[in-house]
Amino acid sequence: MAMTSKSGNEIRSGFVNYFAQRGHSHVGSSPLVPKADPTLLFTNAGMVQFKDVFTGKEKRPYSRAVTVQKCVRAGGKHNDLENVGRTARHHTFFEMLGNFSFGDYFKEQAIDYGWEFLTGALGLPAEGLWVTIHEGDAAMGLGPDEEARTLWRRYVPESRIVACSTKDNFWAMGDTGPCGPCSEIVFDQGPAMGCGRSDCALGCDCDRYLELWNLVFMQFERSVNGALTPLPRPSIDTGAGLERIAAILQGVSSNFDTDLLRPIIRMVEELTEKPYGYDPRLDVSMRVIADHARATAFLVTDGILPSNEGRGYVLRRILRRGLRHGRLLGLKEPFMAGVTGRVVELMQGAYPELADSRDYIGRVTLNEEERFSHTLDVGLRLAEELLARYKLIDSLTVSGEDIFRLYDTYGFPVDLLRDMASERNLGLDEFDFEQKMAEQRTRARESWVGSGEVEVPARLRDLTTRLSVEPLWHQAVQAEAVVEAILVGEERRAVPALAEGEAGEILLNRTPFYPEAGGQVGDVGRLTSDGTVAEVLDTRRPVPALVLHSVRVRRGRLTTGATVHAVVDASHRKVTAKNHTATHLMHAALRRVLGDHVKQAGSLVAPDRLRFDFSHWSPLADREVERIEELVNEQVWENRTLRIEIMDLDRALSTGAMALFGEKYGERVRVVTVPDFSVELCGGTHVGATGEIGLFKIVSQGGVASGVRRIEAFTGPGAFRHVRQEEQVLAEAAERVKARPLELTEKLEKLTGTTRELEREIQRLQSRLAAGTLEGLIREAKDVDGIRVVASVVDLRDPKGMRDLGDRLREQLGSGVVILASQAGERVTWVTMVTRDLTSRLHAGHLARDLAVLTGGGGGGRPDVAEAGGKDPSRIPDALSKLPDLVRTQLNKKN
RNA sequence: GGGGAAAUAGCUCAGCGGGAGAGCAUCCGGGCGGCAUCCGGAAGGUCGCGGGUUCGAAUCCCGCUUUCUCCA
Repeated sequence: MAMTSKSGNEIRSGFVNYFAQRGHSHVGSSPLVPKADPTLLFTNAGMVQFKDVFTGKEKRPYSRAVTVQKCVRAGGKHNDLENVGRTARHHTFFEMLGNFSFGDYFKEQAIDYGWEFLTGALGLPAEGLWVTIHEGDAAMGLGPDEEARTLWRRYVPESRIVACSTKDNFWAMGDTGPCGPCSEIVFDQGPAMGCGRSDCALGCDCDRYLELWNLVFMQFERSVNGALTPLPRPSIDTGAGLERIAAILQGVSSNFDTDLLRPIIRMVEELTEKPYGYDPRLDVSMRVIADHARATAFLVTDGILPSNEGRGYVLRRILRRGLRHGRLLGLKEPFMAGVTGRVVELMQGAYPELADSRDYIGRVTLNEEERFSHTLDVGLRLAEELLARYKLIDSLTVSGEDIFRLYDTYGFPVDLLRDMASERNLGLDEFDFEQKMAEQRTRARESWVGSGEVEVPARLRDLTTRLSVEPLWHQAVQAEAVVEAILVGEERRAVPALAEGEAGEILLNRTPFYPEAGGQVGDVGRLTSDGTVAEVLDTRRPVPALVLHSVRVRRGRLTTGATVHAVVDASHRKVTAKNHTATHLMHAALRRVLGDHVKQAGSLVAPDRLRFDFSHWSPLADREVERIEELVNEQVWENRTLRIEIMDLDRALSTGAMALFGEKYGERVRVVTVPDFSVELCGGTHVGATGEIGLFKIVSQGGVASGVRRIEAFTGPGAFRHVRQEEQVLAEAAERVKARPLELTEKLEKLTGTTRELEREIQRLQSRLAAGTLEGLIREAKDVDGIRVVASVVDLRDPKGMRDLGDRLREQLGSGVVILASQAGERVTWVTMVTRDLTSRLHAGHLARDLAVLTGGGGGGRPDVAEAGGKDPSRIPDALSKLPDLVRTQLNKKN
């Protein structure tokens, strides 16, 4: 069959259809942020969402699946960021086609499917295809994968089957766990596409042999000691990059020339009014922008915001790199937001979530563009100064330390600095700079602990295989239940019983206790059976099938197998529900007041308060906060009855229910509706009608991270207590200043006004007082070698007043020296002044220092004004008497 | 998670142990041919918060908060 050109969209849907027709469930792409996986920054392969399925931790209602998975490779192990744009194949964002078998079919069928899809459905020429198999590995005690070789020989001549080493053809999920040999299907593009070297062969770095599809045969389980044991039900994991396949089918030499990416480059051409394909340097920039715009659009859609940490930082780096290349192309105004818009247009068919967040992506991108241009402006100034200094001292090379400081502290791109330096005929000591970067990397790596997601402890995984829980928390607050297991300690050891006073975690066969989820804290309450009382302090659910009740036995003995009466603390549950429903109302209100870009970024629903993090750029204005409070309270006063329904996910989404990206939802979801106001997917507990909330009050508003704001609020009794407390403070404050609470502002204004008046009055009086003493002091001026010296102890305590007096004396004196001393408790303060005409001969600072030493202290200052202090007031007269000598000594030294 | 910076007038920033400043903006007065014009003057500050060192801290040290930035 002839190879036919196919669009990216056609290949994508063709792939899905092909496998769907062969019994595979079409599973949607999982978000780019993997859930509960501390090892990964981003989803970087199709199998990521099935990890737990492969290991048996999780069951799915199907045994074969097909996906088109959005993937990001940047940061972490696969760091291709610097290569993107320079090659035909590297991407930060790409789509991976994959078919999976979970203990269903194995090698034979995987190979058949792979071959048939490529040669049949896609029409790739069989004679252009090579395959690789695992050559075996003595260290692992494995021989060559003859099984795969035999199966392949049905399609491919022996000469085009190549055995490859473990490095390339053996796959493992981690140091332990499922693993197995792989087999790759490789497409030979012909010698014209190759490097032309005589030893060019499969595995060569050049573009001739393209790895198309990797089939992983998961057949072993690797234990801690490295031993491989065959899995009873081996699985299949395959992955093929959509962009590569599209490039081959569309007969283009680069992924960037496919209809998946070229339209984005076309937009860049329009923006820059420069053609693609003429200047290799510009081409790199255009490819970078196209790739990074895709990554940006998808990452932002999945809830990531540019920041200086973690995933957000990777996004920022991607975005800023794109922006840099925009500048290289001569784009001065923000442009990336527009390019991401193009990405949305192109991809929204396959990824509808893009369309929903189109404006949001644009705003986030624009915001980052503006921020980056500010960073650049500041950096440019610093860089100019730096280079000017180098020019001044005729240095030729900018030191690594300077480059590093500019980059590390101010985020100034090195390539930009390089350009600026070369314009001034300066070089960069890049070796030293790299050295410094390497040091920083080591430092950071040493303290790396994980991405923040917590892995499910192994002990609990085992339990899920034999235990499950019947959830009753939405129907009841109490129930009879059987204690299935009791776990104690960090390692969650199973014990037969807990004695009085002991603490542990209880698993019940059914429970009315709501486990912490969706930000709502777990229920508290008690478990009782005749003579035994155990207090439930918290309830959690580390894996869906297990609800752990943290208990402490208050009386009697709690044993495994016992039947207990489980009673939830209803009042705790009730106040928590108020906060949870209020959270929904606030979320809806925020979106009405601030806009649709508001998305939940974190939430805490406790019995005494609620805390809500959401994406928004600027601090909320007082008016906005008020408006949100009003909107929520209006809903409360309307006393709307909540509607809670279980429905299909698709239907829920089509009614416009708010879902959180990154949350794993089942096929059936719970939808909580406040009529005409809020619809959210939610598994939490809520009030029956909004009136129960009573009162909603926001108590604080602030930022958590760049682009994320936090609101804390109270409801019901808590809100009332808060209001009353504020009222009391207000009343007390009013009482203090003898005003009524409502007139407090006015009164305070008056008081501060009076204070200011009084302060001024004091100053006026002081200077008048000083003026009075002024003449006397001048009269008492002594003559020391022709220089008039005024010296006196004054009754002014603050140095400022003394300086003012000194200034007047100096003015009156015209030429001379002023020395003032004052005493406050056991402390001495000196102010010394020398008129300008004498500063070449006398230094006020030195006089101050000498006088201070005489009174047990130290001091100094400028030649014309200085201050000093001391701790021995009794020696002031003594010091003053020595003043003429001090002056003379200085005069003599200068002469 | 680890490192480097920053926080001073409404805004942009200088000052970096010894009298809190500049430019822009604001207000008042004057000049003027009403549109990027000048002159004079004024008002505006808990120098982020809290400790410490010092005779003395905006300035040095420590902690906290917020922001920027690099690395993971």
